[in-house]
Amino acid sequence: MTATGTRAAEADRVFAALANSTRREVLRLLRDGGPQPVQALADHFDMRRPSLSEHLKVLREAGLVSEQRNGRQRIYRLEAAPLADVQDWLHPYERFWREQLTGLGELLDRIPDDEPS
Amino acid sequence: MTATGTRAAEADRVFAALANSTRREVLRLLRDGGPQPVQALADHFDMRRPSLSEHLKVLREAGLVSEQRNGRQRIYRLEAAPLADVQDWLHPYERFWREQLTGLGELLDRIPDDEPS
DNA sequence: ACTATACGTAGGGTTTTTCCTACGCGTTAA
DNA sequence: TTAACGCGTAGGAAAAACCCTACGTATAGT
Repeated sequence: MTATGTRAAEADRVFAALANSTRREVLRLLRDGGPQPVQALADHFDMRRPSLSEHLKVLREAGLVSEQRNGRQRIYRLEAAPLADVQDWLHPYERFWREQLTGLGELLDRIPDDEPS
Repeated sequence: MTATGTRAAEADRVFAALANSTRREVLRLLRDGGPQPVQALADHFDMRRPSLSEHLKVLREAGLVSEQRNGRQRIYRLEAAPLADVQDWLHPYERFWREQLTGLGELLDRIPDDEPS
């Protein structure tokens, strides 16, 4: 946990930040293109630059990007630590999608309490 | 992809569904307690039952739960396939948090274009 | 047939999200 | 110093999220 809020509120912010295709695309651009100033990112979107600035703010407050000032530019950089937290959160569910992919889950779930004959 | 919308819209729905602690707790209850009717889930929350029903609707539309009618009950079951998609989405970012945990990322990022001497 | 139970939906209020235009602030260039 | 550039913020409109209290529908029990 960083500074602000509870653990659940942090997860809220990270998932909410990811729940928007523009913001996911920003993360991809930073991942594939490295740290970039705002205008370079904005060029990829059909959206006014101030709106993208607000998306960057959401990503910043989720800890998914950081900014570094360079003259009059602000270089944004991917910060992947919250994504590692997402993967940790996913982990206890992993056996479920493996079961369901093999069709084993449905079988087990249809036998609620008693043993198979 | 299921039936409705684009791939990005699907990801929107999944991440948005996860961006709420009540809904994440529902998933945990289904994971740890197995398939359950609505009232059994509702007992864990300080919230009216109709509100929880709406949360279940959000989870259903994200494909994260399914319902199976049993008399006048509706048994909700965890559907983990969308979570597998989330893990797939995370995968290209994995090297970033590994780099950043070792402090290697910062070093590399400070050398923008030219080769190291 | 009547009542109770289990659940969803309708409608409404409040807050948040997401876009916009206008503007302010700091930095670089002329 | 004046102008242009890069970026954030303020304020506002439209839509969505999230909670509530009614209410409707279907099944189960008496």
